[in-house]
Amino acid sequence: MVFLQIVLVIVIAISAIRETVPLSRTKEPEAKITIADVARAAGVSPMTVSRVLNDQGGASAETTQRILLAANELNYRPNPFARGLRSDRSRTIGLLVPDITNPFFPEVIRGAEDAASAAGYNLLLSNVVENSKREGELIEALLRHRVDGIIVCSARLPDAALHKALAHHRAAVLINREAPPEVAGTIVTDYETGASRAIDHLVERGRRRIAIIAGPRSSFGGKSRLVGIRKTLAVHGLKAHGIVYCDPTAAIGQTAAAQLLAETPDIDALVCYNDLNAIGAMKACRAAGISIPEQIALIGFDDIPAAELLSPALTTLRVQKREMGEEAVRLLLSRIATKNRQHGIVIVPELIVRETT
Amino acid sequence: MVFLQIVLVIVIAISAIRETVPLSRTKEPEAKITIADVARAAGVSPMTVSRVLNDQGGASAETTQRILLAANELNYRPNPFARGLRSDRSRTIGLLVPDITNPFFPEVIRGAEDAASAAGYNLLLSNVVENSKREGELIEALLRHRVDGIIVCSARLPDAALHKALAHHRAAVLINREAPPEVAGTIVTDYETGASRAIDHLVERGRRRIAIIAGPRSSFGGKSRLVGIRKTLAVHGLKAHGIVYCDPTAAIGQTAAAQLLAETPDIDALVCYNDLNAIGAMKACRAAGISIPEQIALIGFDDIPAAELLSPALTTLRVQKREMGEEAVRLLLSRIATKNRQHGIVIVPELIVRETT
DNA sequence: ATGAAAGCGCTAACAA
DNA sequence: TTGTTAGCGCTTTCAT
Repeated sequence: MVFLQIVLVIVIAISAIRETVPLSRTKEPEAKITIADVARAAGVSPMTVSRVLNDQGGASAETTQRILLAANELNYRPNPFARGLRSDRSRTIGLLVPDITNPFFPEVIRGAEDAASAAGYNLLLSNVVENSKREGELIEALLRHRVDGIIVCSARLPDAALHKALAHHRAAVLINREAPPEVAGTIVTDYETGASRAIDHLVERGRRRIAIIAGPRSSFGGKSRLVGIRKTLAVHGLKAHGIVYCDPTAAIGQTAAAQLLAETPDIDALVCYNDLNAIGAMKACRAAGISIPEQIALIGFDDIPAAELLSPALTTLRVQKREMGEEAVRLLLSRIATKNRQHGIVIVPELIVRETT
Repeated sequence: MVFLQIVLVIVIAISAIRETVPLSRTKEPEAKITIADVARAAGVSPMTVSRVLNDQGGASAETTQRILLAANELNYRPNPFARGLRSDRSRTIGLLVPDITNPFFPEVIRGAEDAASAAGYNLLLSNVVENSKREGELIEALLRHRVDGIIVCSARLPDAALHKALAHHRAAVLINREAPPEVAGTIVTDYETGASRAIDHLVERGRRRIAIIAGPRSSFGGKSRLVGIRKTLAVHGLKAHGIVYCDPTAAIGQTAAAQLLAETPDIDALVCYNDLNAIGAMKACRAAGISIPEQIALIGFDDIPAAELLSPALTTLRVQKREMGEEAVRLLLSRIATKNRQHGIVIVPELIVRETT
């Protein structure tokens, strides 16, 4: 705020007009149309209106028409509070992401939003800010809001705590985290296979001294990547040439890469937890006068939009972010409806070879 | 979906366990604690509990303690539907952004989220996808959800339509768009001054043949930038050396820049509507073998995180995105409460000189 | 400082 | 196919 005051010119116009009128509106039109008004206008009972508007059938084509017309004419908007109070359903889905500022998640959100609105649901977004304690609180907060179900991206909470937090919810889906079917449906990326492909690719390109920026220790996906990396390295008779854990941001990635470069200066390739880390690593290399890909090859995960805009453009393992969001919502809705107990969808990332390898 | 089926391995495990149990839970604990339960436990009437929980005063310190304790013990969660139904307030704010995929907006959202949750409000996010018709629909949709107020980022709707759509809402705040005080509070960036600074900077650097990627025609901010650009160009005895309108994305920016480069190959500077456009322009220049900043200087707007990660790092006009979100929420809440009729906050962007100029 | 009664707008359950 | 009755859980209003 201090900063604000320095940088900004703040113009505040306070007009004391109509000070006494609370919650005044420019116009206060269609006062409050209730289902009773519609019923009256259509000459039926409120119940019939309710049935028609929720298309539960059981109304003649003619009355249906009359009701729809009346509702439209009166510009009727069903009151979600009344509906929720009675039916105990909010038609709202909670979506938890670790950091909306990470370009990975807006894509997931977009997908989720599309699928949700197509099904007549709303999305209540919550941003964890990479803090596993807050994660639990936010899952709890969504409960207070009576969401019908919850989707959690990249949960960082330990299993026990996570399962307990989810247990109170009507339905849950986890993105990039495993869980037993009773606890949650899952949409997971097969990072192990992805990481394996990354290593194969690097070895194919002649790299042998491969170091790893491994992301957050608590990341489920980070662990899978490591498993894949180590296995595949072993297949080629190699070992990791250095490893460092860090937050999944560009700034922290830069620090991590600098550290790695200092500790093991002879590395010829760097596998990064995500593209953001890779971008940071790129900066660190540039700062150290190391050329990419000549001296060090670089590979990321996610394929965020920035990846192909960089120069050199970043080789990475693409994850279908939008589709993950869509599928998560579909899976959740199906779990809410208990139509079936679908459990999991596994997505294998695709290697996108660009200029950093 | 076809793509999904090709690229992904989809494993769906359907377990038919407990098929008959609808909406089953792992555990179904604290059934449904209502205010009456708390009242009973504390030995008071529901009304007193309500008053204490909404800290409306009028309860002895002792009873207050007893009630708070009981509520906590029982893990009481007020039912927002009942509350909303009675009070006609949702404690929810609608936030409309044109494109969550544009890195500008996640920052605004973060700010808004922080301010909202600090005030005990929730954010209902809606993504317009750069489509002014949908904008109107979404403003209407938020009305259905009984949000207490609405914040609209970069509205693209014409004045009349926008004002009409907002009129039904209890309170509204516009980000980067002007409106009369009765219609909405405003948080606007002074793009005119910002653009002026951009031109001064370029001229100072010896550039004379300046072209413009002007963003969407319907953008309010785009128009202000143009005013500032033209005025300042005139001050220096110059004129725009080419101009093209386009969507505010990197991909479209690239096309636009390519077009500009073809039409007026002798330009020595390019002012872009936003950083995304500038990133696209950078790609176009690279593709055309034009070096930045030697042959063409490049300047953007926003200072999205990617700007400084590019190489060359992008010179740009920084906007305080986070603060905009925070201030928007504060302004909105104050308008909801009718505490005062604050109107507008103007933010002047700051020139960040990096390597593209 | 506290409580009783009423009702917000809708839909579940039961008639007809 | 349609209607009646009741009540979801809270807060507003009015009383004490």
